[in-house]
Amino acid sequence: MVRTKVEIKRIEDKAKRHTTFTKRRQGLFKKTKELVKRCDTQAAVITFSLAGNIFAFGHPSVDNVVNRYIAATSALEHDEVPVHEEAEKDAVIETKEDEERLFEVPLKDMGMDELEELNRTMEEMKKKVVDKINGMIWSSKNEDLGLP
Amino acid sequence: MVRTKVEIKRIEDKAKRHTTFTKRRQGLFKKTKELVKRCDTQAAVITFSLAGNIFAFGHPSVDNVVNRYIAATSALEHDEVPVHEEAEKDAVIETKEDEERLFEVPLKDMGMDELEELNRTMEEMKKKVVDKINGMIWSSKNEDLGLP
DNA sequence: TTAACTATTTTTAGACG
DNA sequence: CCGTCTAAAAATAGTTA
Repeated sequence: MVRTKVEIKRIEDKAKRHTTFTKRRQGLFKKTKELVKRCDTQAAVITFSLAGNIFAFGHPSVDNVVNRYIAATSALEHDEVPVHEEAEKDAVIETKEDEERLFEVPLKDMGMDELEELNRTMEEMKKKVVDKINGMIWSSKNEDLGLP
Repeated sequence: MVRTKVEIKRIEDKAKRHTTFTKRRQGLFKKTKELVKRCDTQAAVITFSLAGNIFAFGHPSVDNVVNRYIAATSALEHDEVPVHEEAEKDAVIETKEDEERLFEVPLKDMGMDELEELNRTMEEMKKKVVDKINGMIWSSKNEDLGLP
């Protein structure tokens, strides 16, 4: 039982940390589902276990939300980008309410199927490059890939 | 006060829905921060207001987590992809614990700077396509872009 | 609109099997 | 590694300012 208020800081014990990770991850997914249902919105949560494995939830899908995020942030680039920082230097990006977003790009005369094929092709290319870059970035951080 | 148990279903009243969205979004961000701190992990949450504005939080950053997600899921593609479905047909992707991930791709002889330039170029291309596709997908759902 | 307040529900740390 | 239990902490729906 939670007898005392728990301090929000790193849990040093690895087993306990993993247990808490599992419980809180489930809680986070549940909260996300509730947000989606009650507010009729889209949302995604992505996190990684200590071993580096992916846990992700999204509605309608993780990829859908991620793509929409990428599209929206890139669309904001040619205008001002309102970024509200929150405590702890972690990134909190918010666009102002009632602000118009602009989706003015070339490619206007392409059909949906053409666009999707082009997108698929570039996805493949891009993944390979991102893989490689991430491999480089993360290769120095894989001390605890081998769990007990 | 919460006098009765609330049903987790769509809130029909627009103002109430938005209020709940704001409150629950804050709660979700807080939970995510606690997960990050207590479990020493990385996580990101992305969601959208009714007006279509982005609210995202991530540690170390949203983009970092998103890129890692993209890299990991694409890396899994050439192997079996363990996808655990959860209730409600929404996507929950989990990699098995203690499973090795493979980052074997061509491009091996490219340097970091070459890769980054290539990535930048493709980012730009891809964004334009994703923009367009999303514009098409979401253009039919923008009834409530004009808020009071 | 946005911010307190607070009665209740919900989450969760730790224990146990 | 599950799941279950429980007391205390935390989140939150509805209200009021």
